[in-house]
Amino acid sequence: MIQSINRAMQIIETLSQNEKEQWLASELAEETGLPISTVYRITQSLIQHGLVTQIEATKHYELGYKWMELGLKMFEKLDVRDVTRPVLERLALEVEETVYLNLPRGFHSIIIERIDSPRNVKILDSIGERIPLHIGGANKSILANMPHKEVEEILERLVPVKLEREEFKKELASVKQKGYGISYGEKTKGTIAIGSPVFDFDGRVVGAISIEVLAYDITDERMRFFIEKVYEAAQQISSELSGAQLG
Amino acid sequence: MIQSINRAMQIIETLSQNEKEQWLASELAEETGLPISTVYRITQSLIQHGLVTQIEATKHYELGYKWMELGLKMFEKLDVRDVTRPVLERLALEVEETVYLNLPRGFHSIIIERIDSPRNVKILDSIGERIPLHIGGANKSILANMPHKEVEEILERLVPVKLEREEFKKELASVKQKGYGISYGEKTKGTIAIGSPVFDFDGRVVGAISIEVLAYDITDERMRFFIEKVYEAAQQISSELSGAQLG
DNA sequence: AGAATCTATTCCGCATTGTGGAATGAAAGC
DNA sequence: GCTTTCATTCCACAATGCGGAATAGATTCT
Repeated sequence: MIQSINRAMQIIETLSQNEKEQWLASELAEETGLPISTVYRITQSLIQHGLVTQIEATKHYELGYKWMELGLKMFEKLDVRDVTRPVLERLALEVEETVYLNLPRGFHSIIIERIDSPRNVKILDSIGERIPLHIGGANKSILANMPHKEVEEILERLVPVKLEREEFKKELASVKQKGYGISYGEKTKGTIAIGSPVFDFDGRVVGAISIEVLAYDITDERMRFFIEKVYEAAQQISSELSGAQLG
Repeated sequence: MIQSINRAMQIIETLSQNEKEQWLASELAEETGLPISTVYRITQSLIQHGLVTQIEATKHYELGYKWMELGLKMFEKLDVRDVTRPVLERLALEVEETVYLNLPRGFHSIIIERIDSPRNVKILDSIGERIPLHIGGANKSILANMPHKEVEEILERLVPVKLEREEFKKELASVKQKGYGISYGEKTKGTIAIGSPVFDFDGRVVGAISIEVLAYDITDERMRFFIEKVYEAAQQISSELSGAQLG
C-alpha cells in the first residue's frame, strides 16, 4: 500500500536471495526494475536503520544486522524450542536421520530447529526456511489439527482448485485421526517426511516435529519404526508443554 | 531520509521493545507520536510484507515472521558459530560460568551464542542483544584488534570526549598485547567479564568469546584460571577457523 | 596521456504519493 | 440509550518522494 515500503521490501527480498550474497546498486536496480536513483535513495534509508549494510570498500550491499537482532530476539522467546530440543536430540540419535521442528506463521511454517542426522548422507533444509502449509508431512499434521475455519482460509489461498482442496481435506482428516502425516517427495524429490503435531496446554497445535529420510532405502519395517518414534517424541513434547511430568 | 520508512521503523522498534509484547494501534500512535491514521496505513503495509502481524481476535500488533525468517537465514550462514559451539560448551563446563560469543556489526557487537552456566546463579544476556563496542571485555578485545582507522571512526562516535578516547586507546593497546580484555561492571553492575578475540584465517578479528562472572566471589587465583581458560578457548577457535588441525 | 566507458552519487522541477483531520462504524461501559 | 473508546475509512491538499539527466570518479582501451 505504501510505495516506498513495497519497494524497500523488494530490495530486501532481493538481498535475501540465497544465490547471491553481495549486490551492487546497479544490480539491484536491474533485478527489481526500479530506477537506480530510487534504489540508491531507498538503500540509504535502509542503511540508516540497519536493515541493509554497505561494504565500504566494494560498495556492495548486504542485509543488515537488524534482521538478526530482531529475529533472534523473537526466536529466544519461543519456549517451545527449549522443551523440544532435548527430545529432538534423542530422536535424532534413535532414528539416525535429520529431524526438524516447524512452527506455523501465516500461510507457511518456519523451520525453527534442526538436529542433523549423525549419518553421512544428510538432507538439510535450513533453519529459518519457510514452507507452504500444504507441503510436507510436518505441515500436513499442523493443518490437520487447526480450527476448520482457519484451514479453509489457508487452503483457499494455497490450493486454488476446489476439487483438489476437498481431496486434501479428506487427507487431513485421516492425518488427524492417525496422529501423523507423511509426504512423499513433496518438498524434496526422493525423500519421505513423517511429521507429528505438537500441542500446547490448551490442546492447540503449536507446531510439528518431523523426520526426513531418503526414499530409496525405506522398508515397511523401517517406516513403522520411524512413525512410532516421531509420534512418541511429539507426544512427549506435548506432554511437557502442558506441564505434565513424564518419566 | 524516506519518511515512510523512518516511520515504519519507528513502529517496528516500538513493537520490539521488551517490556510489551502486544500493541494496539492507538498505543503505537501514542508511543511514536504519529497520527493514528498514519499508524494504521503503515502497519497495514508492514503486515503485507510479514514485518508485522495482527492478532485477528484482539487487534493487537506484534512483530511478524519475516524478522525470524531473514534473521535465522543470516544466522545460519555464520560458520564461525559451528566451530565455536563445541569449544564454548567445553569452556562452560570447565569454568562453570555463562560464556558468550559476540560478533561485531557496525558500532555494536551482537551476542550470537550463549552457553549457560551449569550453576544456579546465572547472568544471562540474551542472544541477539546488541552492545556498544566500547563496553565489556569481549568488545574491548574485538576493538583492540581492529584496524586503527576503523577503531578511530567507531570511537569518535561512541566516546565523544577526546581525552577519554585517548585513554581508552591506551587500554586497547594493552588488551591487544595481553590477548584478553577485562571489564568490571561495565554492562552489568556487580559482574566481571573476561573476553578474548577470535581471528579468521587472514588473522582478522571476527569476534570474541567471553565469560561473565559475579564480582563478589572472585579471587586472584580464580581470575587467573578464568583468563587462562578463556584465552585458550579463543586460541583454539581461531586455529580451527584458520584451518589448522589441533589435537 | 587522452578518450571512452563504466559506476556511483547528486540534483531538482514535477506530480504522484502519502498525509492526517475528520467522519464513520462498531464495541464496551455506565 | 447515551457516552466513551477504539479501529477503520475517506478525501482534499501539498509535502514527499520520484526519476531522468547531469556530475563525478574509477577503470579500461587506444
